[in-house]
Amino acid sequence: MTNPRRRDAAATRQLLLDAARRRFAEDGYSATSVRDIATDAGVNVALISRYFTSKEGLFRACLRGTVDDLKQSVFENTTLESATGLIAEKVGGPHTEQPNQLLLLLRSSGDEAAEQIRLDTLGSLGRRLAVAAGGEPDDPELLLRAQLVLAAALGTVILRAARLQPLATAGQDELTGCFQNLVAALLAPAPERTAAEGTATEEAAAENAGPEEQA
Amino acid sequence: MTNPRRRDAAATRQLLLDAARRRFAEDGYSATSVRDIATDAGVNVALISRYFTSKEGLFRACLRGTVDDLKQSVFENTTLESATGLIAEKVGGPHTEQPNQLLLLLRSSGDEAAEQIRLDTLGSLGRRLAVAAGGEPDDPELLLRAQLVLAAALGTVILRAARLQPLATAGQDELTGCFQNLVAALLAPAPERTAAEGTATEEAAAENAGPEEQA
DNA sequence: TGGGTAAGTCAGCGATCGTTTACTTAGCTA
DNA sequence: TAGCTAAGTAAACGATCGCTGACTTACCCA
Repeated sequence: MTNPRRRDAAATRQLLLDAARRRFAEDGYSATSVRDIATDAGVNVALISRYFTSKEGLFRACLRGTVDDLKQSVFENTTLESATGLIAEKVGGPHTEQPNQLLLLLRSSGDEAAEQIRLDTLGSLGRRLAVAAGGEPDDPELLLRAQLVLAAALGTVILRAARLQPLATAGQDELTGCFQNLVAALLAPAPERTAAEGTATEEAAAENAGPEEQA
Repeated sequence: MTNPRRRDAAATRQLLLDAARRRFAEDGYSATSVRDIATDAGVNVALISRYFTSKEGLFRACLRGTVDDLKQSVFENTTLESATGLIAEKVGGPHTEQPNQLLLLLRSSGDEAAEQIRLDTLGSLGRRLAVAAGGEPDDPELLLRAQLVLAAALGTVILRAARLQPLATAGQDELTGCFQNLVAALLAPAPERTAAEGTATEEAAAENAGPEEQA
């Protein structure tokens, strides 16, 4: 066997990150105590303050981790088809290891910095989806529909986490089919969906000028 | 002016319920303290224990209130068209008074009884939607798609609560158009939705033949 | 092989949590 | 109008929260 060092700061840090991501995603920020996390990680509580300054710092570190993973995946899926597959995978893929990390994007800590990361990431994902649909990322109507696809995906994650049957145990392939229909209906490249709307969307577009995604 | 009784148990109870519903929906269960609620309501903290036994009891009372409101609305909208309108209204309607009460259905208190109310309500809403679509409430594939519509609605509520632009400030009529497309794609009475995809969806339907949960 | 330092432990701080108890007071009725 | 009861108040309980500072110990290198 590999003789693991009994004292390894990087490994301990990672243990804390893993435990925290699970707890924060599953139970939420304020329902999770630092002692819960430390116990799960099999590590002393004081090390959270040492490695992450504070509980908020630990949460931000968790958030940065999932955001990085997510941006990496998004970067590799630029077409509408592969993006749809990515969504179905992230939503319905096997999460035997950890609870679905998309949940972390919906957990609020009350910390302003973390909140900003959350919002920036969600905004970036929407724009990516709009681009994948063949449109411009600042077309407000298209962006709205892209965010609705995002909302459907995140809502599905939540309901699955709530163990709502049969959605909770639906397979990834079933979800893929549904999301293909959903994406086709909302983001179809051919604009045939002029069913029934008629009001202005202009003023909503202007105030969405936040920082952009970086690799 | 009307001279309101300075001591009115029913009115005070309602003040607490209103303040609690707002706080629980906005900030979540564990991030809200009973002192927050009592202060918002302009009422002494001890009255929460008196009228609702505990913080959990207060949360259950809030949940029952929104569930009753919701079931009332659902009862009056049995067709797929009116149900779609109801969804758009609940999701995008003016929530100047209170934060969107659908949020409460997604807030977990850790209390088992409250969790059961939550799950039962979500399950019931899905079945209602499946029936409105002209199907049977125990058809697992249809129920899955109905729950996906539900997921889209709830996800939208969450992203609007997170103030994601332009979704957060989109008008009800814009949302109505989107949700009409979405419902048409997922719950179209005529099963023509096997068209748009090239991947197989058939074997996915086969393994989902087991009997589902009870009404 | 001994010493320096990073890694980890331990106990406890002050604050806040939900809840309870003893008390005061307003309002209806006899 | 006297008095009883329900409505509301004030204070504090024990538990738990996030966090800190002093301490111990394992590991690496000279």
